[in-house]
Amino acid sequence: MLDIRYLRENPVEAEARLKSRGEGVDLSRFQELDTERRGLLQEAETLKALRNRVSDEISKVKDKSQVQDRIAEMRTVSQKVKEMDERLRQLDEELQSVLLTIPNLPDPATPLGRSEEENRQVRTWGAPATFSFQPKSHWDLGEALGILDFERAAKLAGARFVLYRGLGARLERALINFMVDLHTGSHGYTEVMPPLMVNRETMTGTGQLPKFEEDLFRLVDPDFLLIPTAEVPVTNIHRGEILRRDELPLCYTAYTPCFRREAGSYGKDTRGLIRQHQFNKVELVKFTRPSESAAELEKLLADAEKVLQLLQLPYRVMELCTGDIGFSAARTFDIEVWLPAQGCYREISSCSTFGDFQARRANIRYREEEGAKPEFVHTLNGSGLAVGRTLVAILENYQQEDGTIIIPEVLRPYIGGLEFIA
RNA sequence: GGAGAGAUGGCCGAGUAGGUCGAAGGCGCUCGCCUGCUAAGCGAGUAUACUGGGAAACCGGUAUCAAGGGUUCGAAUCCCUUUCUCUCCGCCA
Repeated sequence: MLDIRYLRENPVEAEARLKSRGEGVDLSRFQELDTERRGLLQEAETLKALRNRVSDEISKVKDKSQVQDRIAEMRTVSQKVKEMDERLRQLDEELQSVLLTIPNLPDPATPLGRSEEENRQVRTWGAPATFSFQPKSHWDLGEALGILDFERAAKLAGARFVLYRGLGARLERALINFMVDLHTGSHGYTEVMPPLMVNRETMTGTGQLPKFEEDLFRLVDPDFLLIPTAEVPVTNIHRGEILRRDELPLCYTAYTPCFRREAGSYGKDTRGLIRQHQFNKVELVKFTRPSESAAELEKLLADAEKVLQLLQLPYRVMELCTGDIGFSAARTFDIEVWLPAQGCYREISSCSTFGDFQARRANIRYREEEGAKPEFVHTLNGSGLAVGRTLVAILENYQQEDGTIIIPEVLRPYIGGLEFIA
């Protein structure tokens, strides 16, 4: 959510900055509602002040028969106040729903651009390996090795699900443990295991609701929503809290399954593990002081990159342009891993700063100094990494001509010392 | 799922025959005083949001005692609903 005062005072600038995202945002509705609300609010509050004053006077009179006319008068005032409050409630609600659907302002550092074509390559790491044979896709490799079973998963649930089996399941689990251990052991994050289903307030706090409900899985009876990423429950850990300055930055890592409807991506990535309704991810989340968030984003990105470096998987880092960053994000770096069978880089992590956008929605604050006014923190998060896609990268990059897979060295302690999957 | 108890400021904790309660008291914290260090002591201050005025310092108004609604001139206090917490019983990985 954007600062209502900023929108009120700088509507032209705000519209221009939002326009750089590609979708035009019309603030005229906001301005109408805001003006009406403030006018009515003043009227209502004046009446309330009168009522409070007169009620006070009434309380001081012992013989109430002397103030019957005043009581009657206040009865009318109260009735009027009630009507105004009802209208105010409506206005507030509408204003909120307008505000909640306005995306974040792109950070000034975010490059201008219309679509992903104009994303900026920041760096590459490692070189795509050359194969003396035609590299196979991970789904062919996985099925041949008996470690990925898409057909039976479809029987159990439907399309876009997978059944990991044997060393496939073991490898997935090894990757999860490797990543979480790295981030807690070497990068200073605190591990958390949050609920996988959450309520609507939580989904609103990080920006999934009200705009993107069609992307989410929902439970019918208690109205729970399945998390599309651990960002949601972990960022909401401190919703409504005032944090102490000396505990910032707060850094959390969480392994969770993620659930996504993937509505609107019907033709895309229909084969293999790339786009699933349920997938595993290790997430990194930070709460920082505003002045430190830019530096913390760099560190978070480096922490995610470290996973690929240790696994010796070639990748590149892309900075998303204004037309490609997500609804809540102000600035985003994607890490894309090299997939030889597809002959391209594919996203495996997305690291963003949200500025105070989520903090304002979720009301997460801190005090810069003892006794100072609370300010909003900045929130950041990134995948560290998407586990299924990491497994894809390992299968495809570490494959050998006979279809067996070499296990990256750093992973071997997590998989009983095994050197390859055959 | 059944029976009962509860939810007050950063924390603890008063306050239920409705008005003098944004809310006693304590702790914590901030500033000052005092004591040749430390501890103790003394004094003052210490919620948030919205909103009006002001360049600002600041001044005014409204709201907030889990959330929402009701009764009333007036609600932390009375009534209803919801959520959450705790205790006991049942069920259960």
